[in-house]
Amino acid sequence: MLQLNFVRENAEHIKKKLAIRNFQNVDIVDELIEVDRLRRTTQQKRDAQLSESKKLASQIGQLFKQGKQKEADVLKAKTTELKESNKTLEHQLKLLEESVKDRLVLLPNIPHDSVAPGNSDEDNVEVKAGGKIPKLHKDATPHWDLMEKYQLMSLELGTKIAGAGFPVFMGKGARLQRALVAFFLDKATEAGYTEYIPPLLVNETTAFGTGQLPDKEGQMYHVTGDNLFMIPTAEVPVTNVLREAILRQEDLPVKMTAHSQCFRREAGSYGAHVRGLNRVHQFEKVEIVQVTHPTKSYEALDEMVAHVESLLQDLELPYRIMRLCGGDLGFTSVLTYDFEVYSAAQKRWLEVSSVSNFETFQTNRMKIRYRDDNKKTQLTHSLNGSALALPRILAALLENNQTPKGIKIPKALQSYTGFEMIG
RNA sequence: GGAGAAAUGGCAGAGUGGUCGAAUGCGGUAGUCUUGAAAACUAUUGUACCGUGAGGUACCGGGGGUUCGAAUCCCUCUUUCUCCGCCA
Repeated sequence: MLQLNFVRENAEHIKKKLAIRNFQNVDIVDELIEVDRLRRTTQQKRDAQLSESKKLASQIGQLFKQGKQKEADVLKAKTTELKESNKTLEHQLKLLEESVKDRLVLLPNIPHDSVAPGNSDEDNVEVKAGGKIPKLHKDATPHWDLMEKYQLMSLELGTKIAGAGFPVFMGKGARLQRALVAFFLDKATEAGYTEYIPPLLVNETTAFGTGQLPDKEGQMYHVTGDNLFMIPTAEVPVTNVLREAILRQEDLPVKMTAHSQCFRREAGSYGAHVRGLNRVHQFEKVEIVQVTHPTKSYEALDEMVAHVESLLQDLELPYRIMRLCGGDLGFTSVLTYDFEVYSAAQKRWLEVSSVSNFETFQTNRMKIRYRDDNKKTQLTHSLNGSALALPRILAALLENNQTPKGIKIPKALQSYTGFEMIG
């Protein structure tokens, strides 16, 4: 959520910047400013009138004490009139406040200056690439075949138990996942992130805080009986750990990490590109989150990008880093780098991580603040990134490391898996 | 799930329906004293909205109500604690 003051003072700039996202509904900005103007004048009226009522009430109190019943009754009659109009003003103000918020919530974040215009992922800009694309033997197959061949995972079983898109892992497939999770968590901890195990179901306030509500309601599983949402990423509960907090400057940056199952409805995405592990409803991910001083958030972003990059290097996977264009940028993000890994049998780049700076967009919703040198509260910046999401990493590992004799496990993982080969 | 008790500022803990945004203690900050520290003393110490400012307004778990006036009375929801039941 953008800061109201900022919108008020930078309306034209905002409209221009939102065009980079192809955001159509720019009239909201003008509406917002108008509704806010009304809200402020209404508050002024309300405050003045309440102030009047309060004064009268305390005068009445004095008169009663002095036993001046009649004079008190005169004033009483006066306040009764005021009361009615107070109620109306109060009601109007409430409506206007809601109206401001309803509009504010519809505005996406302002893209960073480095974000290029564009419509889709085809306009994303490659900023870096690394690793070697492997040459596969002639009988090489995609991961879904490999998983079946070596009995690592079953989609049929998942369908029987839950439905399409809920994979069941077993044997070395399950072990490999556990190894990856442990490896990623160890790396994050080494990098200074504190590990959390958060709830996997969250309430509406929490889902609103990170921006899943109202924008992406349809993407989350909703447990209607208790009105809870299953988390699409650990970012949601972990960032909300700090909701309403006023941090000390010396405690910044706050660095948190968590492994969790992630649940996504993925409504409307079907087809050849979602085969196997490319897109599933439940998957595991290790997330890193930072809450920083506003002047330090881009430093933190670079640090997080470097962290994710080092993971891919450790896993010896060919990768490229993409700066998302305006059209592909998430609703809440100012600047996002996507990491893609080359999955050699599918001959496709798969997105395995997304690292974003939200600046104050989330922290404004969650009121995550710090106290500055003048002891004034200021909003912090928040960032997060996947480090990493497992299914596609698994897909690429299996495909890229397959040999006629079996699948080789990268060195960095061997102490976690306890085996060097699946075969 | 059943019965009871409670919810006040960073924490602890007062609070009679009428200057209560709220006593007091601890903690925090600044200062005095000290070579330094501790102790002691003094002052200060919530958040947000509106206003150029003076200042105004809201907030004592959430929502609603009674009243000229509510932290204080009523209704309701939520949470926590204790006891019972169930259970990994």
